[in-house]
Amino acid sequence: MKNDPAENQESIKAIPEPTLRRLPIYYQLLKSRLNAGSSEISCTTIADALHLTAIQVRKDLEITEASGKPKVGYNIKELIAAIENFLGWNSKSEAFLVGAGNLGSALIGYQGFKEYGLMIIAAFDNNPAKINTSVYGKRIFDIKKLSDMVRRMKVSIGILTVPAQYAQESANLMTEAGIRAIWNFSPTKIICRPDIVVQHENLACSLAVLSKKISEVAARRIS
Amino acid sequence: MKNDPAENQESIKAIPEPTLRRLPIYYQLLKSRLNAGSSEISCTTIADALHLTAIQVRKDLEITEASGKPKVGYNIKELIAAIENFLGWNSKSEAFLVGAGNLGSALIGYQGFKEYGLMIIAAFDNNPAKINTSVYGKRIFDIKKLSDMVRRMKVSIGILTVPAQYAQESANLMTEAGIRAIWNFSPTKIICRPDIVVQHENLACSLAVLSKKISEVAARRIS
DNA sequence: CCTTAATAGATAAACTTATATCTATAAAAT
DNA sequence: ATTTTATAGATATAAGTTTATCTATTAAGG
Ligand SMILES: NC(=O)c1ccc[n+]([C@@H]2O[C@H](COP(=O)([O-])OP(=O)(O)OC[C@H]3O[C@@H](n4cnc5c(N)ncnc54)[C@H](O)[C@@H]3O)[C@@H](O)[C@H]2O)c1
Ligand SMILES: NC(=O)c1ccc[n+]([C@@H]2O[C@H](COP(=O)([O-])OP(=O)(O)OC[C@H]3O[C@@H](n4cnc5c(N)ncnc54)[C@H](O)[C@@H]3O)[C@@H](O)[C@H]2O)c1
Repeated sequence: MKNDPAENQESIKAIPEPTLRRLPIYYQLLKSRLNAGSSEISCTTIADALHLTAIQVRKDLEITEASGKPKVGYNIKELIAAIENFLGWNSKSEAFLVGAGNLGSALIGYQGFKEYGLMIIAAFDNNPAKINTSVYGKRIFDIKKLSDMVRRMKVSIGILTVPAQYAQESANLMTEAGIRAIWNFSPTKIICRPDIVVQHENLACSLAVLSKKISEVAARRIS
Repeated sequence: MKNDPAENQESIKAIPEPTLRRLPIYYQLLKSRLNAGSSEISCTTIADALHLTAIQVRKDLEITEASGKPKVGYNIKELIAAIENFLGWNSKSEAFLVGAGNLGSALIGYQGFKEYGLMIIAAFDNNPAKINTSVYGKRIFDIKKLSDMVRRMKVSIGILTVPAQYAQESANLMTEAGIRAIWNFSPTKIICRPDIVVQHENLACSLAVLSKKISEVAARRIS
């Protein structure tokens, strides 16, 4: 029911999310190897460097439709291009940020997103003290202007960095304005229409994993 | 081989990571419902609020050994306590942060980690301009002092926010100093000894998922 | 040129996680 | 008191993901 075969006429085989999450890790390694002067790399080499299995690396790369040669491996440049193409990182996408606070400012100033084609072009806030100021050369606008500007500039990605209690209302505002994808950094789950893409970046979730691993390791050390 | 039954004598049934990652989401909801005056909550209610299935919620909560009553559900306070206890969030843990830059400063200033028992007590950097200054009341020390201070203060958690190319060497420094768990925010995978807990917080991985979802939705809209 | 070895690609099995079904229980309604 | 109903808890099934095995290919070595 979830993956209705009728829905995907042209063999859009559902992409495993774990695979998707590993692609940027390969991507980063490939770029650093390319900088180091290599031109080819095998699954075995990638797997060894990242402490994964060669089989998994091969299966992951398969979905990008990159193709390698036996005894040699993949051409690094080609593989980088294949990943970029697969993830849509070879085309620029513009984003608005809502909540120009502590974390929001760090994200605005971060140059690393460019590498993945993501450009934060402006920020919005409801704090009069912040409105019409700039952070790292990016203007902070009144949140009331969001709707107009989304429509006018056709921005489809929103980065949400407001306090948890305002996250849902801000998300609603964004989607009503025409934002189609939200990257949410607040520690609360936001619920949006099914046609809206929502990616939750909840640090508390990671911390839970970290905390539990720590207590497990501690328990193992005692026994 | 991975889950050797001989290793876990006392029925340490491996905890699914997806479950672990959902617990903080329940936790946040429970706290907000408690503040709103509720005292009991059922799986069905939780599931509806978070767009999950009641079965999944019930299975997740099961591992915290919380127990509910038919027709009523769980006592919210008890459930919160059960989650805190399960994740070890009821005891304080101290952390050092390495790389007091843009993102590092945001994390240092973030008050939200307290709720999960995590306290960033000091930061370290190798930039002379930053050493011996303070950020949000937290002192930034010379990275050379890390080893000494880890030993002296018995800090076991390290938060890593240096640029990618220095991530591995910083991680090595941290583990050699005695740090036992690393929360890595750089977009590169770090490899540590097996007894070191490493949690990767790679935004590029999330962005990959977001990017792909966007292109999928776009494709669906056309067809 | 032939053999060897490393590797990509394809297929199959094992494992993990999510979903569905069934049963027992306790609160509320009759 | 009895019936109904919503729910927790237990068990079973299905789906998704990882790991293993097999086959084909191609570069390198003899
Ligand atoms: N700072 C961190 O390191 C960190 C870490 C993890 C999670 N987070 C989460 O990220 C979010 C932001 O954290 P922060 O530390 O930057 O907080 P912050 O208070 O520094 O920033 C929040 C900003 O949002 C603005 N804001 C509030 N309500 C708004 C609204 N309705 N519309 C528009 N703007 C609004 C505020 O004016 C402020 O500038 C929070 O949800 C927090 O839990 C932050
Ligand atoms: N800023 C963001 O929003 C953001 C987003 C995603 C990922 N990241 C990642 O987080 C990391 C930090 O990003 P940032 O924007 O804060 O960068 P930054 O340059 O502002 O901060 C890095 C800090 O690390 C210090 N440093 C460098 N090498 C060091 C070493 N060997 N030992 C100790 N300190 C050292 C620098 O002096 C600097 O203060 C990077 O890996 C970046 O890719 C940042």
